[in-house]
Amino acid sequence: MTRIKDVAREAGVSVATVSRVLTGGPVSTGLRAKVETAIRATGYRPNLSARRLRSQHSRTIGLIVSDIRNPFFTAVSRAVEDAAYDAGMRVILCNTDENPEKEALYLRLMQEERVTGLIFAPTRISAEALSQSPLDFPTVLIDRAGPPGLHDAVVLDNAAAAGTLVSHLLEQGYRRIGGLFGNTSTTGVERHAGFAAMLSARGLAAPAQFVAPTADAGEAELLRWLAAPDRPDAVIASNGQLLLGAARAVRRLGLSMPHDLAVAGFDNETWTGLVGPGLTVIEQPVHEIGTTAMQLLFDRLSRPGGPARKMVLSGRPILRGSTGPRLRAVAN
Amino acid sequence: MTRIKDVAREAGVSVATVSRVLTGGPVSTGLRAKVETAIRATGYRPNLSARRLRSQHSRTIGLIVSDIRNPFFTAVSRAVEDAAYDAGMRVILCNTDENPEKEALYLRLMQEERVTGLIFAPTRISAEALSQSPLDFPTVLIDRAGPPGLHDAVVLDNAAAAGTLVSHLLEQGYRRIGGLFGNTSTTGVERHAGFAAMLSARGLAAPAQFVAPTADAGEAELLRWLAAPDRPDAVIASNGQLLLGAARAVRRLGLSMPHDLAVAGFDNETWTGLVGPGLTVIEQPVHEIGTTAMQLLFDRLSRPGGPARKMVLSGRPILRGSTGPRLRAVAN
DNA sequence: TTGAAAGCGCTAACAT
DNA sequence: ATGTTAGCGCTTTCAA
Repeated sequence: MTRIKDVAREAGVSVATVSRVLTGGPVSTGLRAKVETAIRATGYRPNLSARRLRSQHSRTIGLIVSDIRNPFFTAVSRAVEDAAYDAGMRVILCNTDENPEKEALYLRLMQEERVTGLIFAPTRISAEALSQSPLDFPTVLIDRAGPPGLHDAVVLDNAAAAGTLVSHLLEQGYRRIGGLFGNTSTTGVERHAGFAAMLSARGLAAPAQFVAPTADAGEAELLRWLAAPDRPDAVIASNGQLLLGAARAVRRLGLSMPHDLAVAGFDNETWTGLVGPGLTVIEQPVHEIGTTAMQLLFDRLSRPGGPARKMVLSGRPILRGSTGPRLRAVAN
Repeated sequence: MTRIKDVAREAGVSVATVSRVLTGGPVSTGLRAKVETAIRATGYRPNLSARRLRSQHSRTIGLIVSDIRNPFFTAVSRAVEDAAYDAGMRVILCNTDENPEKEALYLRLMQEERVTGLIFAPTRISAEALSQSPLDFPTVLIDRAGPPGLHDAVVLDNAAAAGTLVSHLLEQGYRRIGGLFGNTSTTGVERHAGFAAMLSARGLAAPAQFVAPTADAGEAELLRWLAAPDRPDAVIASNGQLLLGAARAVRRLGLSMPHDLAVAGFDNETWTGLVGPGLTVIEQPVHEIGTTAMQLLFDRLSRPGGPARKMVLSGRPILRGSTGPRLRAVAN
């Protein structure tokens, strides 16, 4: 593999001059042309490890999420990567599967890579641990809240979004509204809070179940619930996976939405518009979440001392047939 | 940031001994314990850039796909990343958007990162270019074929899979079977070949459209086609995006599957089982594709000289209601 | 504007 | 088993 020294010899200049051409330093037009010719002739490619070691910055962003296969994180990570590559930075992506041990492992990896900054969706457990041992690099939390005031963050207005869904269901005539919430992240907690607040403000019960944020868990829980005496006539699923589970339960029981059960949830995944009469959802601004996180990171890098900033983005309700008006039972 | 030298001083040993502890070299139990204590005391984390530079291997795998938001690539990349981290390697992920310029850019990046190996889903254009200028590292092509015999590859038996869908539709009584194929990759070409072969073997026409592999393009094309005189009574979509477009067209026109139009396609995405009577699809072994690609890469690294290997995996047909038996029109 | 030379943090070759 | 030291490829003083 050809090194900078080879290019220098080929061009008849010093390695310093080649380096200056590479990094956009001051070089006379004549030498610059010579060097560029030599680079092309030799097919030279700078060694990024050497460059990072010497320059003491990695130009690398860490991105830690629970599972890239969750379409929310897929979309966010794509936005993050685009923004990073545009800024001449790379991204290291890690999947924790909501497993605190993996989180710790990857956090260590981030140190070893000397990342410039980190974008992180922590579990509830590690969000707490974050206040104990501070990290060596600027960190932006996404999707989930951390210890107040410690980190920049970009989150959804979860309580408001959940409240919107509840109030829509109330307007449509539903009164027995149940909620399915994820039990590993703070988003589940916040969405539950908005859900419970809106219902209790109307003097209604707010039956809620906290389960693992997977389609299987959501499906199983809803199947159980629909067979129980306190069966709800509408249900809210607090994320895309739980909503998928709910949709599967509905299909398995052969129920029709919204007549047998009204369904609403979070995350406007491709399929939500195609299933049954269409599923009412809160669409998260996934792209903005990614780009905003990168922006907060860059801001933090240029002004390290400033106060922590928390960007709260709003979800957009997309009303579809799954929450159509409740038909009153008619006595025959 | 603490360096290996600091740990050595703290432990009262040489840097070489610390390095040996780090890399699992021969160290007496007593010194090892001292060093480990010192590492914990100082919070030392090795600098991976320095390590890579000195050891001359990056322990990094490049992964170049068109778009991580395509669930096929999402799943494959997750499998690749898990396998890589298990082997102590990192992954650099790049999205080309089927854009040859981005491909060239990221291929250069791979050189600069001195990746140990590359897993690559090339467009048709760059697949050809691959035979012109060989890469500096072992490369495994996935999903799409490259120049024969040059690279290891793991692909689906596309022609057979497409043939299976066609023959299923024929058995169900459909005769005017149209095909929607992606125009940027070799998979579209191969799936079309299997589609056309099966139909012409029965003496039937094989009307096909090659379009951009996006839901919008698929939807638009199918809407056009269904309004045309040569309207098909069954349609095959050659990937998940085109299938999504087809499902949207069906929904928009208010058609019922399979009565108004039978639909089959590729990629068993979550929603395909939930929409209408369920969509018949070819499920790709996404996880195996990722792990097999990594395996081919590791094999290649240990035996650099061997012949190129092509792993051809089979798709699994999942038959659902969208290809139910054709009802003959009944004269009233 | 250019070149010479030091050194980023680490591993590996060599010496003991 | 342990220490000493050269040097991976590059950027960045420092001098000219």
